[in-house]
Amino acid sequence: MTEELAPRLDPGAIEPVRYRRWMEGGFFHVPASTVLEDGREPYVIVIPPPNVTAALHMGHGLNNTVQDVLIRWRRMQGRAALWVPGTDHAGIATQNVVERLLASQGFTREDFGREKFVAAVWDFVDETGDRILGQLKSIGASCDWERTRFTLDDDLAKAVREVFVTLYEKDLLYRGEYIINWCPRCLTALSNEEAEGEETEGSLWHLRYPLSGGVGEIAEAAVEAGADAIGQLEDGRWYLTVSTTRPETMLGDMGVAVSPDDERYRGLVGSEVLLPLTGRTIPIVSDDFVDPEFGSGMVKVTPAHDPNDFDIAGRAGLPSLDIMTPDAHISDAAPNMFRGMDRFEARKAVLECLASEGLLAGEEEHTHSVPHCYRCHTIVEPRVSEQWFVRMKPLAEPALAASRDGTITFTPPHWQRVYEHWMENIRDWCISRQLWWGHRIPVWYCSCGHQIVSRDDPTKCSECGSTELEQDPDVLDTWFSSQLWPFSVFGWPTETEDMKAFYPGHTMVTAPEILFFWVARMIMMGYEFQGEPPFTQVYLHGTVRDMQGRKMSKSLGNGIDPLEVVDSFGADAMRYTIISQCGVGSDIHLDHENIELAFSSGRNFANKIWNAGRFSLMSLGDEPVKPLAEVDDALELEDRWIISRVQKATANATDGLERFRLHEVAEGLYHFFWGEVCDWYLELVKSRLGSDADPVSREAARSALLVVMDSALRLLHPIVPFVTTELWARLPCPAGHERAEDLIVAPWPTPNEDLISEGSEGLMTTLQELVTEVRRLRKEYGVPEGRLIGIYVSGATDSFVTAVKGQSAALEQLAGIQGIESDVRSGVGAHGVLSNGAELFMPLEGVIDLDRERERLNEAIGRLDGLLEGAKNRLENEAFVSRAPKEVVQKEHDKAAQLEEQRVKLRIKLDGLEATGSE
RNA sequence: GGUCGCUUAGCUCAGCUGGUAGAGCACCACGUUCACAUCGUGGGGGUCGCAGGUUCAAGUCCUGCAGCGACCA
Repeated sequence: MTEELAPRLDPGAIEPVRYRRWMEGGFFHVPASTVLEDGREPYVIVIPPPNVTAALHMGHGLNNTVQDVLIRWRRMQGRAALWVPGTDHAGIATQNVVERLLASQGFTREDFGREKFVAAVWDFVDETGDRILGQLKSIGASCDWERTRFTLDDDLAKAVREVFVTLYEKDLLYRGEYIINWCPRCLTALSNEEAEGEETEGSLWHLRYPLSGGVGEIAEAAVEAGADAIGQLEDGRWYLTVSTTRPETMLGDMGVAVSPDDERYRGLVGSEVLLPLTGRTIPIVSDDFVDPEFGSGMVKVTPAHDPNDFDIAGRAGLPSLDIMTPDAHISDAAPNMFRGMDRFEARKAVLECLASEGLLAGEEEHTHSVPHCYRCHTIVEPRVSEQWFVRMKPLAEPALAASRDGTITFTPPHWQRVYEHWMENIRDWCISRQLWWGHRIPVWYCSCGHQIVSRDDPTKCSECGSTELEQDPDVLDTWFSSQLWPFSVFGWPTETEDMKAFYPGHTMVTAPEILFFWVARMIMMGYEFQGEPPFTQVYLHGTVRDMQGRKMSKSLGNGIDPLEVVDSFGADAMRYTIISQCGVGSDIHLDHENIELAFSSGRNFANKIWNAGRFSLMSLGDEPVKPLAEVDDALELEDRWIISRVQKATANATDGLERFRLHEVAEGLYHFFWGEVCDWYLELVKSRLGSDADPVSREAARSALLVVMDSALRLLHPIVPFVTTELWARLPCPAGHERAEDLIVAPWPTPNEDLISEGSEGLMTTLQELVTEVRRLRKEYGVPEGRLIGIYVSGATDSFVTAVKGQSAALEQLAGIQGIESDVRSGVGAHGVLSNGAELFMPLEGVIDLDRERERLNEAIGRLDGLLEGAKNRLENEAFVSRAPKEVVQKEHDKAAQLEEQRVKLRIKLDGLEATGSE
C-alpha cells in the first residue's frame, strides 16, 4: 500500500496485468448454477458476433464498450451478468476473402472443388477467426470466454437444422421461382435487405415499339384521346412509347401493360407489339399496377428481370424469358448479336440499334435508386430464380405485437416506428445462397422427384428407397443462423441448463444498420421457437465518424485503430472518450488526423483519477481507517457535503445507466469526480490529512476520504475499469467491513438518503462562491499569486460566517486568504456580495484601482438590475401571478428579494467608494 | 416519392415532462508551495436555422419554410 505509484498513469503497465487477473479470478464466467441453484437474477447480453474475417475497428470499440459498461454495472449490482461472445461465419464476406486469397495464387474455387475449398476456408478461419475476440480483450471486454461460440459450430448447426425443418413442416418455408436480387459478382441470390439501394444519377430512356398491323384506327383514336405516347414512324407504322432505366432488359420483354382505367389505351389492350431487335411479337395487357399518370402510362413487361413485371406477368399469364447469364452477360435466349455482351455493353448496343432504326424517342436525366450488393457493391440484377424462402408474415405478427404493446423497447425510441413499419410491410425472405461456405440447406432430392427435408442426413429416399440422393447445393443466408444466436449459443434445441438459466436475455446492443437483418429476425425466431422474445431492450447506438461526418472506412483511410489508441493512451482513455460522446441517438465524431487530441479527454481523466487515487492512498497511509459512523461527531462541513454529493452522484449514475444515457453517466461522473472531489474536496481536506493535523479531525477526514474514493471508484469502474481497479486494490478497507475480492465484483453503491445534507450543500455552494469571488478579485487587481490577504465577511447567517472561519486553513490554500474577520469594513479595497447576502471586503491598499473598482461595482449592479427587472416584470404581470403555479411565483419572489438585497448592499458599497473619492 | 430525424459558443454535442442557456476540446492571460503541467486559477465567446402560432412564460410545444441526414420505396 505504501509502494510508490508513478506520478503519471501508465496504462500499458497495469491494463494487461489487471485483465489477466480478472480472467484468472473467473469473474467473467457465469455457470448456469449461479442462476438455477444460487438464485441470482440473471442479466444476459449476447454479443453481436463480429465477422470471422474482421479486425477490431472503432465501431466494434463503441459497440463492445457499451456492452461492457452495462455488464460490469449489472455484475456489480449482484446480477448473474453473462456476456456471451462469439463470431459469425459471414458467408459471402468470408468466402470472398478466401477467394481473393486463392485468386492471388492464380486459383478459383472451382479449381479446388467444393470440399477442398471449404477446407481451405476452415484453415483460414482457424487461423484468424478468434483474432477479433482477442482484440476485444485489450479494450477490457468482460465476456464469458468459456462460452465463445461460432455460428458454424456443430451445436449451432443443429439449431439451424431444427429451425429449417420445423419451419418447413409448418409451411413457413418453401421453395419457389420468384424474382430475387442476384449479385453477378458473388454469383448468389441476396435478400432484399442485402441489396442496398443507392441514389444514382442515371437516365430514363424512351423506347418506341411498333404496333402490329391493322391497329391504325385504334391508334388514331388513342392519339385523339390524348395518348401522346402513340405516334407514327416515318414508314407509316404506328408505335407506342415505353420508358426504362435498363434498356437491355427489353430483349426479355414479354408484353406491354397499361392501366385498365386508362381510357386512352383501352382499345389497344389485346393487340400486339412488334418487339424491336428480336423479331418477337408481344401482347398489350392491362394491369392495375400501372400508374396512368407516370411516364407514358405504358409499361414494358420484363417478367424475368423485374419484380413488378414478374407479378404483372403472373396475373396476365405471360411467360418469362431470362436473357441473362448468372454473371450478367446476355444469354443465348437473346438475339445473336447481343449474346455474350456484358449487361452494360448490351445497354449501349441496344440503344445504338434502336436509334439506328428510329426507335429511340429520347433520353432524360433520371435520379433513381439502384440496388447494390452489400458485400461487394456490384449492381444487383433482379432475376427470376428458384430459391428457398421463409414466409414472414405469420412470424412477424408476435414480433410486431411485442413492439406495439411495449414488451420490447427501443432506445432511442423512434426506432420503434421504423421497426414496426418494416414488420407491417414484411416480405418473404430469400434464404438460399449459391455459396459453399455456410450451413448447407438440409434438403435432398431423389431421382424419383421426391424431396426430403430432414434433421438428419438421409441415406435413402423415403418414397422410392433409392440411395441416389443429392443434397441441395446451396447454403443458407448467414443471417438465418445469426437470428438463432440468442438461444443457439445456449445449446438449443437440446434442453440445457443454460437455456433454463439464461433465456430470455435482456439487452441487445447494436447499430441501427442491422435492425432488420438481425434484430427483427431474432425477435421473430425467439417468439416462434421459445415463445418469448430473446431480449426486451434494444439499444441502438450511433456510428463512429470522422470530423467531416464521414463513416470511418478502410477505403477512405479515415479509420482509427482502437488497438493503437489502447497502446498509446490505454483502454480506459478510449472507453471514457467513446462513452462520454455516446449520446442517445447521436453519432460519435473522432478526429482521425489527431488521435491524441481525439482521446485527450479520456486520457486526461484517467490520469486525473490516477493522481487523485495516488494522493488519497498517500494520505490514508497504512493505519486502519474507522468506519464513518464512528467518526460522525468529528465530520466537518466538507465531509458532510461530499458524502451528500456521493449519494446524488450515485443516484444519477444508476438512473442514467438504467435509461442508457451513457454520456450523461460519463459526464456526470466526470464532473462529480473532477469538479467536486478533486477541485474542492481534496483541496479542502488536505490541511486535515497531514501528520501535524488535529488527530480527531484527521481520523474523520480519513474515514470520509475513504468513503468518497471507494464510492467514486465503484461508480467509475464500468466506464474506466482498469485504473479504478488498480487503485481500489490498494485502498484500505474500513475496520470491521468486509472487502470484495476485486472491484469488478464489489457491490454497486446505492444512495443513502440519510447521508444527504441539503444544509451542507447550501453552505458549500456559498463557500465555493466566496472562494471564486476572492480568486476573481485577486486576478482582477493583479494580487501576486503568493501574497496572502485578509478578508472581511459579514452580514450573512452566523452558520455561514462560522463555516468560513472554520475553513481558514483551506481558504489559505484555495484562495490565498489569511485572516478572516467578521466585522463590517469598508474603505479602500474590493467589495463583493454573495448570493446569500454575505458581504465581502478585501482591503487592497496600494493595489486597488478605485476607478476600476467603481466601474466593476457598477457593472455588477447593472447585471443585478437586469435580472431584477426581469423578475419584477414577471411579478408585476398579473397574468403570471394568477396563472403560473404557486411555487414558481414564490421562487420568483425569493429571487427578486435576493437580487434586491445584493443590489442594495453593492449600492451602499459603491456610495461609500464615491465618498472616498479618487486617490 | 413516402417516413423519420437533425439545425444551440470556433469544433463535437448536452439541455429528458416549457420557468430567459451548459460541457468537453479549442482560444486568451497568469502560475511549476510536493496528487496531477495528461495540471491549477481566472477570462472571452451564443438574438438556441428562418417566419408565424399556442402560453403568464418557448432552445423546449404546434404550423410553414430553408439547409443537412437517415431509412424505406
